[in-house]
Amino acid sequence: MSAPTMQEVAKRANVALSTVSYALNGTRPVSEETRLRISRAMSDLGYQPHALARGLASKRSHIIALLFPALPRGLGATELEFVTGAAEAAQRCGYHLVLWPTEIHGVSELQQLVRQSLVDGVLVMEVRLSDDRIELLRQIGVPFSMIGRPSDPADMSFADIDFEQTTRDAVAYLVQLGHRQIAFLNHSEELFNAGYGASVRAAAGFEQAARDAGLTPITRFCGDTALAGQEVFEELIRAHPDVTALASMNERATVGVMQAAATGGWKIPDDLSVVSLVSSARVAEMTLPPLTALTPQSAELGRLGVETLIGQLEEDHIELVQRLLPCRLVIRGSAGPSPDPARRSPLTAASD
Amino acid sequence: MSAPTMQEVAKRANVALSTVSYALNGTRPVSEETRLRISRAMSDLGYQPHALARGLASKRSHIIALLFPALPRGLGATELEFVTGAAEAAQRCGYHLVLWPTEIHGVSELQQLVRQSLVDGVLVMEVRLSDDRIELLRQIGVPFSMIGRPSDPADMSFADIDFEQTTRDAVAYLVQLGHRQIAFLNHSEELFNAGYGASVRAAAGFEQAARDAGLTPITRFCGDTALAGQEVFEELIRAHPDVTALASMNERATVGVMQAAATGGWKIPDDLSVVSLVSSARVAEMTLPPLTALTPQSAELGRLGVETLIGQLEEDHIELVQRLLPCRLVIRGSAGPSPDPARRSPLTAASD
DNA sequence: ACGTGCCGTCGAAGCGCTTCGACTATACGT
DNA sequence: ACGTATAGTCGAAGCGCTTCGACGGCACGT
Repeated sequence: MSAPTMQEVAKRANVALSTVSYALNGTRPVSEETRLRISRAMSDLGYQPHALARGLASKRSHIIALLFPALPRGLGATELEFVTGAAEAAQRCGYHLVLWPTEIHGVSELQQLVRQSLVDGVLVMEVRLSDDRIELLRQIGVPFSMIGRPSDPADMSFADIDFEQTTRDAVAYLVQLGHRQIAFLNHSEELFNAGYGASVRAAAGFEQAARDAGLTPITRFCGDTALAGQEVFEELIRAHPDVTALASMNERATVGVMQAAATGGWKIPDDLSVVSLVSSARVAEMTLPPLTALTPQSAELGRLGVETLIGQLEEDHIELVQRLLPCRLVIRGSAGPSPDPARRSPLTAASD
Repeated sequence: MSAPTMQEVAKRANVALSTVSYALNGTRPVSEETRLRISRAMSDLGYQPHALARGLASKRSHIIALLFPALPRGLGATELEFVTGAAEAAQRCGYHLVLWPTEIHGVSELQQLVRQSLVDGVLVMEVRLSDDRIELLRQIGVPFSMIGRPSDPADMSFADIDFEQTTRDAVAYLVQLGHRQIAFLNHSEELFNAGYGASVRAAAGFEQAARDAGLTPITRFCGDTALAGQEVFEELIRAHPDVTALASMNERATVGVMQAAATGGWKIPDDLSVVSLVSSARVAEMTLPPLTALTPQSAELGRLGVETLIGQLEEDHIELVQRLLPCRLVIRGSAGPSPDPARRSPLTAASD
């Protein structure tokens, strides 16, 4: 009734326990004939190696941990895709993926986790520019890789979205549509200051791209709510009435902008173009009009993270993998040719 | 440098290896004094028990698996919350949660995974009315619990959304606003026929609730896309011009409905009320106007699922836990008093 | 005084696997 | 003929823990 052991397989195949192990792992040569006997015995018994025992003896559990931040307002469709992609990749590689919710600064929990020697390595999500967890992992010497990266990822492996490229692409697209006054809508200043990579890198990318295109960058921080989006947008248009396009990193705020624009009598994209940065299809398709967006390859990122980590675990010559994945531009309905801002009807302030 | 073992702790505390174990697990009485010596030794060395060794010896790995469907179009914010809730609950209970992406019918993979005796139990997500995985788990005799439930969950533990109640609440709310012609927008007929519990139970709940309220239920299947939503909506209004309210199970389609309504010149909620069923805040806040919705307590559901499972693992008298959680009505802007359908301007068909 | 408990502790036997050293048999060069 | 590799196999020693049986005390009852 209980699961068959390697011993039973050995007996049934008339070989020593160790020979079964060699046949299973290819650790030492085994003759074709006995290999056959063994594998027949295994399938007769429906044998599956006992993961814990294997792990204990070999010191490789074939389990990796996915560290993900516990309760940011943040986790959305993009993150789900990471996780799914990572889980599938792990499974394909014969690994198990355990989910480990941690606060960014929850270093002691991390330490506990790692010390249990349950996991061979760790995949860290949502890495901040300066991230305690990374420091700790290096110190302990646990193999790890990241989705995202700290400010100086010198000798560490990571896979991340190419935020610089993404903003550059957005600006290029808008410029090509004739826009000359483009505003950038970021997350909140708090997140930016907390060293949230997406926020910081995209901002820098935008500044650079705008300058390179000969434009004056206009940027705004904004809380991650529709309401904040409305308010910031109204302030923005008041301060820069000639803005014709918006590149936004902040999905929730984007919705607010669109609401404010609609309430104020503006049509998108006729009166204002909006491009949503690092935005999943799931979200981009929900608005009216649907958002032209730069969509991250999230599942791919998760996959890469896992494969990089497992590579580190299995190869002996550890090679550094640092990959930046661009987002893909998906054109929907929210961006169009630049209007003449002068001809545009004034935004009628929304009354509460 | 490598992690300290129980043996080293024992030596340092001048006791036998087994005594340390007893002190750690409370398996047998240990005098206050030695307990102290031991715990000091442990913290001196920074000892953490080795999870694999513990699991191998005790036959309880303290790992549970979360089975989640690999690639339905479906996984959204709600599912992410499940997962997060489950992961946190597991952690709080001292368990690890491993993610197992599996196809609903991928029974052989499941078997392989379980046979590895890596996990003490399994939490199954997205259970279908008739679900191969459940059958298998019962057969093998692995402890499991479910988020969702099959058609006859007789003696199995589960936590699920109370779809019947949810639709009843939606109908009651709309009726109270004066609506008498209420349509129900379901997922696709394929999903319904595949025994997707949410779809089947909500449909039944709606029929019942409508009849109980003295209304004639009007229902439509609809693909999970905005486009399908538009088309179904236009057909619906043509067939039932007096419909004034819509209760929708299908978020993507809901967006399509709102787009079609807007394009056709209808205002929501003035010309049409929309209530979104089993819809996360994340999504409901994205539309214009934001959706009045019945929001599932997803994290709670995940937590319950995990706790139920762990209860089964740790108690000796196994008690059956079957919980139905109602959704909570969150009033936003998409539902209002019933208009007079006769006074409503005709829907101008959208041209492509 | 002497059993009879129970408390607190110890040593040893596993849990199911990997891996090391050793051994046999065959194949090779010289 | 001899050493010497190499393929193929075996037995045994762990990996770090739990758990069982045993045993020396000390407090009881009588």
